[in-house]
Amino acid sequence: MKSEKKQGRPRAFDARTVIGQAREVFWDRGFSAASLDTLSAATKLNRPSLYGAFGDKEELYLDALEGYREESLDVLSEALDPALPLRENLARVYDRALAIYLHGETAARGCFLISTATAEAIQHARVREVLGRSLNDFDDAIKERMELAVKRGELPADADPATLARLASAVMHSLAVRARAGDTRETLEALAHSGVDLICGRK
Amino acid sequence: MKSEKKQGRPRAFDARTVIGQAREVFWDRGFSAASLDTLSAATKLNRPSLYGAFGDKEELYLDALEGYREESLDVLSEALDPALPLRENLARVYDRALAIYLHGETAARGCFLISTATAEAIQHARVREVLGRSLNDFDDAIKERMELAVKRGELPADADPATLARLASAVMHSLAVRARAGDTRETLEALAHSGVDLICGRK
DNA sequence: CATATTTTATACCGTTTCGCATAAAAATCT
DNA sequence: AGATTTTTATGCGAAACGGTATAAAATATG
Repeated sequence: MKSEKKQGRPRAFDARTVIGQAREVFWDRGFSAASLDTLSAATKLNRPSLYGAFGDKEELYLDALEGYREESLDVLSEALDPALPLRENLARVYDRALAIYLHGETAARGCFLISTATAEAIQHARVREVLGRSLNDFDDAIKERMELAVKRGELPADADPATLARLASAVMHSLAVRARAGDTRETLEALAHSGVDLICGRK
Repeated sequence: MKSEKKQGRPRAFDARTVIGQAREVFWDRGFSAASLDTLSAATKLNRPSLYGAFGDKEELYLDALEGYREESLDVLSEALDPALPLRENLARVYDRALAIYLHGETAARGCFLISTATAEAIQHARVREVLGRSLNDFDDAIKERMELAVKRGELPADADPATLARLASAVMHSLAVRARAGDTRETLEALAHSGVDLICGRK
């Protein structure tokens, strides 16, 4: 079924690639300020092609958000490899986050979700939904590792994994905001380091 | 000089009030999605009046950001009253923050700066500047109180006030983002509470 | 009261916006 | 090969956009 070739003229583009290119535009400008002209130029797709494949601008943006959420969860769970000590896990989480937040031609871009979806979250319920769900997913991924840490004795037996996870996420949220505001890598790394100390207990 | 009545037709509005009304619009929609029609309606000012008094849309937005920054600093330093114990100070900071973040007809509005200025920070350097400066000011205000706490013995002598202040701010940033994402007051209060515990030491 | 000055109101201008109609192009199916 | 189906390209169109020209209204000054 799925592998059968579709009738008609084949697409000259890969949908995931296009969503990724659109994401770059949204990341730099935000949803509202990103025009279809700019998106069309960045993806090298004419507007009718964009509409045919993804629907309107909001749906394309939602696709970009979903893609980011999924990729971020992958990065997160890779960083949380239970074979490593918890302290190292957290350090890796922040390290991977900073790699994303400080990447791009615009040195300081921050987190795609936090920097662009928050602005639209009031007016666009579906954006708010993705934002909320993503934050929860990140919390949950960290919580799982925290639960393991309690079982293993890496954390005190009375530590609450869910609470610690949300605090760990809080540091990540702050990294995201501060990166967008133009903080230097050194400053951000210092915050990350102190966050690890605070949550895992000072070494 | 200043109190001399200006020649010509007097203004029928108070500039600070108008900036406040404009802020409500920007807060809900973000900078880019806020149209001059909407701003004009919300302030009950015709467009030429807006332009005469504040310049273009970006300058009006910058005025709104500055006003928010100043008011927030006032709220912050009031919450950090050194007559109270540090733990109570921090709890008040988060309490006041949540009062702002959860206020408004749109239940979950978050922080004006973090929710709207981050989106524009890449394309508009002046917005990024205000955002960065505001975050620094908040950090500094908390740092001052932390320094006092170290002197007083509320915190260990080897605690670093600047670091602790930025971690305290991190929790606030997370509250801001999560409020905008639609988290309930209970959830946010729990995060605030655990943040106080973590930074001041569990009671 | 006449003049100067500033604010307000109406209306408009050129541009950009999003989205689509139309038709050509490129593939599969019969 | 011809019919069918889907994607691409060009270009349009109505609406909304930010911003301003113009003139009336309201005050201070002389």
